[in-house]
Amino acid sequence: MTQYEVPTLAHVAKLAGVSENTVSRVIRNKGPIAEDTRNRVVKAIETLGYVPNRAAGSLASSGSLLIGVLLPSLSNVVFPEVLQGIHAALATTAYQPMVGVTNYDAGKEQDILSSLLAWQPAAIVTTGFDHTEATRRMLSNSRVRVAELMDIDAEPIDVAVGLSHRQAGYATGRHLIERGYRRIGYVGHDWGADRRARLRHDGVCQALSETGLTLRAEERFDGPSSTMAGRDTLATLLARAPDIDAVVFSNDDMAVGGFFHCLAAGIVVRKQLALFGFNGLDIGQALPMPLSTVRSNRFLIGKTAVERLLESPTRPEQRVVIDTGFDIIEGATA
Amino acid sequence: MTQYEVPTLAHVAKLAGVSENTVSRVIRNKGPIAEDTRNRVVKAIETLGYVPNRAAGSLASSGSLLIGVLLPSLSNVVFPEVLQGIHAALATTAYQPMVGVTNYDAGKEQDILSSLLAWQPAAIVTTGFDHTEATRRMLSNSRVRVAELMDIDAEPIDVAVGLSHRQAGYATGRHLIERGYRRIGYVGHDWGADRRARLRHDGVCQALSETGLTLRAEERFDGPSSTMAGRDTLATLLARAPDIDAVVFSNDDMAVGGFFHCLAAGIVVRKQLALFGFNGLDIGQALPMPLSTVRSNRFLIGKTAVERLLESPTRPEQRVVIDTGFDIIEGATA
DNA sequence: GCGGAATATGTTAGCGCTGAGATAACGAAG
DNA sequence: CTTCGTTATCTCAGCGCTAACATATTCCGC
Repeated sequence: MTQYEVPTLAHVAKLAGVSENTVSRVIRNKGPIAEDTRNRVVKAIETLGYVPNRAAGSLASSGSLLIGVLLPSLSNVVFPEVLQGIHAALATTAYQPMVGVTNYDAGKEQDILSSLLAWQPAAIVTTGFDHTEATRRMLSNSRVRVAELMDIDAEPIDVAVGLSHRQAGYATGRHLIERGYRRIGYVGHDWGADRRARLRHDGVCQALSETGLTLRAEERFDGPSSTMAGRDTLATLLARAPDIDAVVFSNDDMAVGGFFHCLAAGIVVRKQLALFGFNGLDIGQALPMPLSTVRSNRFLIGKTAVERLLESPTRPEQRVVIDTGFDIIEGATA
Repeated sequence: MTQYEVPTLAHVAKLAGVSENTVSRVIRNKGPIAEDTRNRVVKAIETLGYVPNRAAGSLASSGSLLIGVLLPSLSNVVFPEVLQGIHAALATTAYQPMVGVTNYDAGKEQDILSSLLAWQPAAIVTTGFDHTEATRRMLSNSRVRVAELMDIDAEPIDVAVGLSHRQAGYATGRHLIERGYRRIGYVGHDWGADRRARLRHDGVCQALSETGLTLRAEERFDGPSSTMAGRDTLATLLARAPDIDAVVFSNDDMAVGGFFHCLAAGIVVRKQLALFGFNGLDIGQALPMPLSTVRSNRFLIGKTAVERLLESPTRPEQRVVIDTGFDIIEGATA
């Protein structure tokens, strides 16, 4: 609890017998420094336990080593994974992420964005394309680079990194059709909040309709996705449409819940009812029968976005779209 | 991409026809302001789209509305949930969290801590009690309040918020003993990184030894916990000790994996082999048989810690320990 | 109608750092 | 030796804001 005076550049400078600016240059590895001077300065920093004040640095240089990150939620595993990717890309740099959680609310996103911008971040990483007009304006008018993650089915502000959810849905539909399933149902969650789930759904429908099929039945849980929701919603769907032979779930959480329902209800998975998810989560692959699903590369999305943003110190001349792709995981449930 | 001059306090002041200081006071709701003046200032802020520069504010007031957060990992669901609690508590305030991920490495924690401190945060939230000497020194010497989360089995720097993992383990042991299980095994993960898993393990052993029992067999996966690890490690354990009647897992992820192993291997859960987890994750409760486990209140831990930290602007006189408790979830697997 | 609260606003000096330019010290080249 | 280019360092203003204090202005009670 000792209240000691926090050392500043001035203290270090005095102790090392150089000017403040020299210390500053040593710290930032900028400009030529004599080996001898550098050593003296480094030693002084260590003896004083000096830690630079970023607020001052940021003010003086009108810039910061901060990356603002806006995520819709932390309860969906997917976003912590993206965040991991971001942290991984940042780990070797001096940048720090600053995370805000929007709860899928564009208005809240706008508020959080302006408090993030108040720290003069070097870049902003956000999710999807659903922004308020004001958000879009703030971003376009500012000097910060912007990455929009997860989705590449629309025009980005600067950089989009993700996959085409429409295509992923389409591939899902094709997969099921090729394996002979014809009476296909859909179990989803609230897509007011989740535009991407809807795109996948639409992709599935498109694949079906190209083969002259439509979704046999469809049930959506009114709330966020969860294992429990998947379990219950599949039960509801089957009550209404007992004759379906395959179900596409809005994601793996829901699909795993569906698998549990089948276990509990004595339905033989695949033989009686095929299950298909989205994301390729570990849990789905650890099931007694690995889940058939689509791998979205969340970690890679976060990592790639940050790497791309740090590549250049200015906003890109042209809009950049990076497709991190997806893979069908065959699994054993469809 | 318009490069317009970013408005500052001075611009707002000029437009509203008041001094900069008055604008500053309006923004911070500090000191008496005439209703009329306030309106003019607010209007000026809006027309200019002024966003205060926090770096400048922070420098001038030598403090910030930042909370530094140090988490060991984001891959374990537990920590995103803690983070959610932190965000929830912060949502109604002007504070922003700034998150660092240490990968269970005390040295890395130290590095990240010093870059967090460079932003003059109001408080630091960290995990557990495993810190380097330097970390401890930095924290005790600084003016920031510190909360150490998850664990209350040691002496905190300022505030500890969490549960007694030893007691949770003990309760687990008692639960199994009371239900007649006598040949108890343990499936764990790498506890070099996870001190708390070890405390729970020790608690279980203590309960057993009080009844004259010991762990019949014990197997630890050398790596982080995961569903797959739980599945495989239970298989290994059973190969070595087929006669056990119950298994305690280091956490729910592992236990769910164990459940899957039983499914695949045709072992009747509870009747032939009881399973017990830790954490009370949703996934465990969505299983066809809800998992018997201990609910740790991760969200509450994060939320409580931040609330407690924001209660007072200074470090507490005395060390504070807040027990967020735990509950045994009966479930159906033990 | 005057002293003294209470209320509302202005003035001023930094906070700790960085950027731009000035200065010094030293060889190499003419 | 002077001139010039390098290399290494210093000087100093100022980033945008806030704390502390100074200065009006208003409204009381007596």
